[in-house]
Amino acid sequence: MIITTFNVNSIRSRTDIVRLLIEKHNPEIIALQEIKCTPDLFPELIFPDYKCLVSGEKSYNGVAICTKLDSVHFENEFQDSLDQKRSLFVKFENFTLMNIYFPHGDLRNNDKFNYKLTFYKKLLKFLNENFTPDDPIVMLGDFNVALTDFDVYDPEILRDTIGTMPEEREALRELINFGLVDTYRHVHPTDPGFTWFSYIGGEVWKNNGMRIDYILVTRPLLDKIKRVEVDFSLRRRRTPKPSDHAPLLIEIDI
Amino acid sequence: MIITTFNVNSIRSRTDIVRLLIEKHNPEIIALQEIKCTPDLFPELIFPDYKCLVSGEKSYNGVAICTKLDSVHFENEFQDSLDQKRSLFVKFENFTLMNIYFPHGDLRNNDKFNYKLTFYKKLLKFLNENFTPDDPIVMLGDFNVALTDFDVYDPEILRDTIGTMPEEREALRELINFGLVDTYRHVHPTDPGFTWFSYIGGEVWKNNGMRIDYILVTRPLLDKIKRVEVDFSLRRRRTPKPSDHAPLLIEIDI
DNA sequence: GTGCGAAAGG
DNA sequence: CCTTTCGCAC
Repeated sequence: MIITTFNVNSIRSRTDIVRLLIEKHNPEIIALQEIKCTPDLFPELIFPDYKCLVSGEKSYNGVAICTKLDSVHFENEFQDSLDQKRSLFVKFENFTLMNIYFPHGDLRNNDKFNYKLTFYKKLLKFLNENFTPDDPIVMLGDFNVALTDFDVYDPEILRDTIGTMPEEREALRELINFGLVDTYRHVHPTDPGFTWFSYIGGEVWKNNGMRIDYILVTRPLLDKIKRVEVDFSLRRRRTPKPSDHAPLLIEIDI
Repeated sequence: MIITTFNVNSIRSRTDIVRLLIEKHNPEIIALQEIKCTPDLFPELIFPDYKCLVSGEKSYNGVAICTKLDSVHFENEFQDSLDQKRSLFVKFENFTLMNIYFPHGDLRNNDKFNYKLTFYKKLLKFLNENFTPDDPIVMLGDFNVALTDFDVYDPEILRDTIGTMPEEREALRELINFGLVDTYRHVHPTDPGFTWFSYIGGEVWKNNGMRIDYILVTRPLLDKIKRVEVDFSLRRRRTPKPSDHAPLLIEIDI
């Protein structure tokens, strides 16, 4: 089974690149972030073979899970505690999928920065109260944090910028310490695996990026992983218009 | 020689349809209205074989003349009396070309309505003071008036709407009475020859339009006309994105 | 319906 | 740089 996570930066302006993603990888599950629309405006037409679960608001945020698998049902408790549409948890037969768009944050001494850290804490609390590390969980999405200096193209240039600050990294580290494995880094200890490149200045052509999108799994799922990869080809192009994020894929036999 | 007039509704968002116009008719002169940009943003690249004279402002209005003919020079006196970029007069060797984007107007008891009528009067005054009906003049553009009830698809539905009001028609009639001939109607007394179709409701597919673009000439040029036609094919399509106006063409041996 | 542009978010 | 929304114009 192939699962992909992709921050689309508006699903309505990214229909062509998503069609390409489907055509190329034919994933069983597509988890999208930043769809930037309400469910009624979600372009289901581009997912003819999928069932789409959409949690979106106007203009900002919004997540969706499009899947070929049947008999799914929602977990809404965590999302219900939020004032923004940022998460969608689905229980499949053999595992729970958590699709999350973590807050962007901004810099320190800013309400948005505190909101981001609080978000991480709230999610960890929810995990501790409702799951154990022995449960089969796939948590993926845009975490808006580069875990270590190796996960950014230039730690000096990016020191103390959004996604690299110690407080943010600590928040992500604590979440992982619940009992999750960073699958891309697990499989690729030496490939940077950047998933985001600023639109400004053609950074993608110089591979000047950050690894801020992740697929995390609990240990029971670890030995089922066949492949984890970033599809740079869907970022490194001019047409169809790319998102600023590249899709991250996992092949896993659950 | 082929001369065309075309309200492009933004030249920057209409590069493909203009390229098609050139490819299809290869006109010696292209007169554009509503280019909606300043000269520095005018896409000269799509006119490799033409010299472009551009009179434009930001966002609104703006006219241009692109021509393969040499040794032209401007007449700016009329335009200089305006607060909006709506006209471009060029003296060619054997005739004067006047490219005009007349005000849209809006309904009665509106400043814009009065501005439109005043514009017509001012232009007529300028003509009387600087030209005679014996001078070779080609006046073309978007006049924003349908001269008679025959020039609209349904006079009842459109009674007292913009472009059909008696005051507007009288203003255009008086301008014509300077000594100009409505070439399309002269050549096609029984074809409606609509040049504008609302984007709303797919009116173009029902031929529900108005004839508000004209090529007028003084009598000395009348017997040189070979052909006058509206190219509906550049309006009646989905790609490249059409303007709401269709180009109007004249073949004339000046 | 379609265009522009300004402002906010990323 | 790129997206969304909004107001305005036609």
